[in-house]
Order: sequence, then structure tokens, then C-alpha cells
Amino acid sequence: MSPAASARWCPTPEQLMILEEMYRTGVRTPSASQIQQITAHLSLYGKIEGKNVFYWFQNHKARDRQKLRRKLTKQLQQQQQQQQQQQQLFQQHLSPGCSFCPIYLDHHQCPASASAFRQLSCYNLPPSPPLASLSYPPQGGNIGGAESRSTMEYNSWRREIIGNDHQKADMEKSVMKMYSGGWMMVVDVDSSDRCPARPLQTLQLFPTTSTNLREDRENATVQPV
Amino acid sequence: MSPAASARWCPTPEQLMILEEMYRTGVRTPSASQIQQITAHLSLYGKIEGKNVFYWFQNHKARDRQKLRRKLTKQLQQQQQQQQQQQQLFQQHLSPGCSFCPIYLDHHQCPASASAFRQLSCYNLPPSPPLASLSYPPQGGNIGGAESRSTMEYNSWRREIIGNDHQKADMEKSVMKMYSGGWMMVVDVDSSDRCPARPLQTLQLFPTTSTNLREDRENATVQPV
DNA sequence: GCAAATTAATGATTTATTCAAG
DNA sequence: CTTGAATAAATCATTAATTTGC
Repeated sequence: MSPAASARWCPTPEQLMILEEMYRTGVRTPSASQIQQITAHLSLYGKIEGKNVFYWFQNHKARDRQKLRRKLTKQLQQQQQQQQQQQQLFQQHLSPGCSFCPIYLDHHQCPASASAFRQLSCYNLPPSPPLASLSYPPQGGNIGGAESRSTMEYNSWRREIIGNDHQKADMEKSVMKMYSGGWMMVVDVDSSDRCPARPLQTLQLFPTTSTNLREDRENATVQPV
Repeated sequence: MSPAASARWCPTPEQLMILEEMYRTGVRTPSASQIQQITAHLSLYGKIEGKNVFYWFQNHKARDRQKLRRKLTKQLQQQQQQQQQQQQLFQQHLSPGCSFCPIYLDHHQCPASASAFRQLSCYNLPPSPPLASLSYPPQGGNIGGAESRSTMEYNSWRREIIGNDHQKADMEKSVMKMYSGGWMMVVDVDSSDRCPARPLQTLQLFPTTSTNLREDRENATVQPV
């Protein structure tokens, strides 16, 4: 136990603070080169590897979504209860007619819209270098221009790290070249990250749908009809 | 479209045959070094990268499971229908008393048990070289012996490729050393791969459980009570 | 106070689901 | 429709908080 230090990475407070700050600023799925840069920077504050950064963002994003889902679910259940109570009142005391009354929940709070690209230039650096050239697809190729898909913005960790065995050397070099630019990165805030929850939910008096995730199933209270 | 060849890997018939043969022989989640070897071998028959091999096994395994699930689900539904019919008969014509009658489905066909380690020595090679030394945790360390978990058998693709930036060079070397042994590999057939489906299912007259997978949900027929 | 015992967080992996090329 | 590629969800496993009995 005492040798081999620790089996898993244990972020230092500084590292954590920086990661959280980046997350707060919009970083969600950093590309391989971004991860490299982040890792390099964070290693000033303690032992860290690229995969730690990769996993951190993955987990943090997922658990953020989860938290929001939880909140929404709770809200939803409350409203359902309210509705049911209301309905009971209706049926007991008032005239029938409206036994179905959908309610729309709010699009949960989305951070005030951010433009697709935002610059994170923390830690006193030259203000605004040209950004376009830093956008990451580092592999030359693709003259055909026909590849400007959103896939391009996907997490390319695997694509660059796992991939292209025969180009590994070149890739390493291109990543290194990009290092020289210093600490700065292009952040892609895409909509699915800003608004993790289902966009719109219809509430019905008798719940017939759910998100059907494990959590929902477990929290599911049997509704006696 | 015509330049840059093809965006995605297109396996040649030979490559496919070999991959399928390996799968048939029990390979499911090859380690990074196994992937390296496989890739090297398959590249004799056409362009291929490590990630292609990685993804191929992942997808093939997943879709195998999916196929089996589909089959099971169908079977299950049939049996449920039968049961329901039987029950109706019961309630209509016979004495009450047994309104709950579990039935156990067969553990679906498991390939006759294979020992934990099996050797795949295709393509005319020296018969049985020492295997133990090839078992993959290539990184020395762990003298403490206190780590003989099943984690050790996990897919180490990421651990080795993604991980340990500072050891990358050493790792490459160790992989290369292993190459020299020729075409042979250690295959770990673990139980979860041999028996992908839920081990045992209890059938009840009124279905209250399911595997709760997307597929089940979609196929779910509303059971009027 | 203070360890053993529980529980909550969270790092690391695997599995399911989705996207999209051909 | 099949299947390679990629992401998201679920799960496992270990570490940190927290509680509990002394």
C-alpha cells in the first residue's frame, strides 16, 4: 500500500480549481491537443496524466447531467402530485369535463447563450491571437473540404491518441508545435452540453412516460390507479 | 469523396475472415498488445489501424449480445403469451388457487466451457511456446502482490494506449519485443463473455420485470389488465 | 479523541446507444 | 440495412467524509 503511491489519480486542490474553472467557462469535451495542453499546465501542480483530464471532463459532464436530471425529476414528481391533488379536488367538488390538462415545464436554466466559440485565455497571456488556425484538426489532408461535420468537434481524444499508428510520430510533433502557442484554447460549447436535459416535457395527469433511465426506475413510485 | 480514399476503414474479405475466426475462437476484448499484433498481421491484407481492430471487436461483441437478446426477448414474449392463454383457460374453466406459476428459462446456450486461457495459434506456427510470460501486464511494478484482481484482466487497451505518457517509449519497446514471438496470442475467455445474457429469468404470469433496455422498452406491448 | 464501520464522491472501465457512410 | 465510429450511460472500485461505539 505504501509503495506504488496511489492506484488512482488524486487531484490537488489547484488542479481541481483549474479544471472546475475551465468547466465553468464552458469546456466540456476537450480535444486531444487541448487535453495535452491542460495536462501540461496542470502538471505544474502535481502528478497528472492525459487520461486523468480526459476522464475528469467525461465524469464531470455526466454527473452534471445526472444532477440536473435528478432535479428535474423531483420537480416533475412534485408537480405530478400537485396535479393529482388538484384533479381529486376537481372530481370531488367540481364539474367534470377537463380530465386531461398538460403543463409545460420550463426549459431548465441555460447559461446565457454563449457564442459557439469562446476564448479561454487565463493566466496572463497575450490577449487575442488568431484563433482559427488553432482549431484542432491537426492532420493536414482533407483538401476536399467536404468534411466540416460536427464530428469534427467531437472528442478527438481517441481519434488522435488511439488512432493512426503509422502517423503517431507526426502527430506528436504537430501537437508539440501547437504547444508553443502557449496557454490558450478554443472552446466549443455545443447545445447538447448547454442543455443536457430533455428539451421539453409534457406532464400528464396519469404519468405514462419517463426518461426510462436507471434512476427513474429506482425512484419510481408505484402510482395506484 | 473520391480524394482521401475513404473516411472509414473498409475491411477486406481476408481481414474479415480472420477477425471472425478469432472471434469464433473466443477473442472478445483483445488487449492493446494483442491489438497491435492483430493489426500488424491484418495489414498484410490491406490498410488497417489499431482502432479499427478495437472497434471491430467492440461492435461485434455488442451486436452479438444484441442478437441474443432479441432472440431471448422473442422467446420470452411467446412464452408469456402461452402463459397468459393458459391462465385464461385456468380462470375460465378450472378451479382457482394457483395464480402464480414461475417458469425458469434455460441458461441460453453457452459454448462448452472453455478453460480460462486458450491458445490461438493459427497460421502454422511453432506449437506451444511458453504462454505465461505472454500474459500481458507488461509493466513491471506491483511487487506487493496484493493486486491480483480481475481488474488485471480488463481491457487494457486504453490503459496502455491512453495511459502513462511518461512510459510511452518503454511500452512501445515492450510491445515490439513481444512482436518477435510471432503470431500467437493469449486469449482470455471470461464468463461474462461466454454468457452474455442475464443468467436466469423468472417468468411471471403478469410481467413486472424486464431487462429495461431500450429495445425492451420499444418492443413493450402494453399489457391490458 | 480516535479508529473501525458506513456512506458518499469520484476516478476508471465497460456497455449501450446513436450517428452516419456506403 | 449493415456496420464502422463515437458519445453517453451504467457500472466497478477506491478514496474521502462521516458516523458510531468506546
